[in-house]
Amino acid sequence: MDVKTLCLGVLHFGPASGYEIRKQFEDGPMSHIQEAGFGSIYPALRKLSEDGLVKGDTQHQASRPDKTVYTITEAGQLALKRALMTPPADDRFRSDYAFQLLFAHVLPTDMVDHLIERWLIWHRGEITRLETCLAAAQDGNRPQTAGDRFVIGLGIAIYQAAAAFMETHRNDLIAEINLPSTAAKTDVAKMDAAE
Amino acid sequence: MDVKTLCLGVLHFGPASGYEIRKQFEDGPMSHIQEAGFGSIYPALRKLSEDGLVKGDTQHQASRPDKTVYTITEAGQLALKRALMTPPADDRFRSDYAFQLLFAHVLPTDMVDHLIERWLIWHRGEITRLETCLAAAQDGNRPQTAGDRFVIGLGIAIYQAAAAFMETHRNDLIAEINLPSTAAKTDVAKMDAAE
DNA sequence: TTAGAATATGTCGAGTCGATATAATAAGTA
DNA sequence: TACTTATTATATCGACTCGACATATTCTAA
Repeated sequence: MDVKTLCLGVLHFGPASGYEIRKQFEDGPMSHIQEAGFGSIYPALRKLSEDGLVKGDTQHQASRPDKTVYTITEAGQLALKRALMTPPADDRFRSDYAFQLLFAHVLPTDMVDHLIERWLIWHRGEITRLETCLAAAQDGNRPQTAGDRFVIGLGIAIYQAAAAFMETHRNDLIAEINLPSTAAKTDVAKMDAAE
Repeated sequence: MDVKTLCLGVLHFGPASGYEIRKQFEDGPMSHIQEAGFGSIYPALRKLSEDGLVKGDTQHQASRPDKTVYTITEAGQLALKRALMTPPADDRFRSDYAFQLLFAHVLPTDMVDHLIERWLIWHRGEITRLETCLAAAQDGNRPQTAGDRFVIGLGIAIYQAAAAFMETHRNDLIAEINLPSTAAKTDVAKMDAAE
């Protein structure tokens, strides 16, 4: 799913400027499943405009910078629908927290504990953010759809499961890296032998 | 977390060729949290080699293409540790399935149902894959660490929660998009639709 | 009043992804 | 046996994406 399609998706619900589209990806109901920055959005809008899938209208505002409000065209709606019909790519999850924890046996114990703590805090923040989003029933000019409720609900369920796992297993991990048993013993023995 | 650091992370557990590193990201215990393709790995290894963080050794094999096996150096271990100490970026989740479902009210009902079905199948596949990974206790030359168990267990918990949510809410979504009038989620509308 | 957040658009380099090329052999199938 | 696909192995290339920075104005709060 490229940024052009994502922009069409946002514009499906109503006209918006590049800046407003960006905000949608930061705060809106799709913020936890897709992302795009300015560096992708503005070129995408230019290309969409060239292809006649959106129509830009520059508005001069008093006491605000000029803004170009984009509206999706008939051809754009068709292109969006075509994109929505194609089989989606597999989900992709990227976590630097998880990557760092793979090396918990190498890191200081208090750093591992602190890492999990911050990860938990981030998860709790996301949960409250999504709960607010779900309770809003309306986001700006965009009314909440059945899909919104499903996807936001799914996000909350996932984050809650992740937080629950961390809360119940963080002490197990800390204990494991502190008591060098079975698997860890061999590594220690090798290091001792090397000395 | 750039690909150079990810490669150092793989090589921390033992020497490997670019091809073998790629396989780690496809099948190994970090496949569900980080990814990298050939187009990123080979340039990364070249740069790491130039910087003295890894050492490449070209091996001529009978009845197989030559391969260059990379080994992490002392400087590389230090660079990895430094990267593991820096505060991690926030998790990033990308789902085209979820994006498409945001537009469930626009798509044919059977397509939405089919979409959720395929998404569920993918989740169940990931769960069995991770469970196999967890039961393996050893992946090639790499012994399973406490961090591995934590991260794989977390992945399983997340996928199970996602699958459970879909199973219990898929019919709600289908029912909601079949109700024709947007504002009428009342009992009257339900009775009218049933008749 | 002075700093900073918000509104608004854009550029640029570094990095990443996916497809493709090449090339040998092993394994499975008609 | 002949054909096809998969596996091992490395590499390039264009298109795309990301994050940081540049620019400028106004509203808000310490």
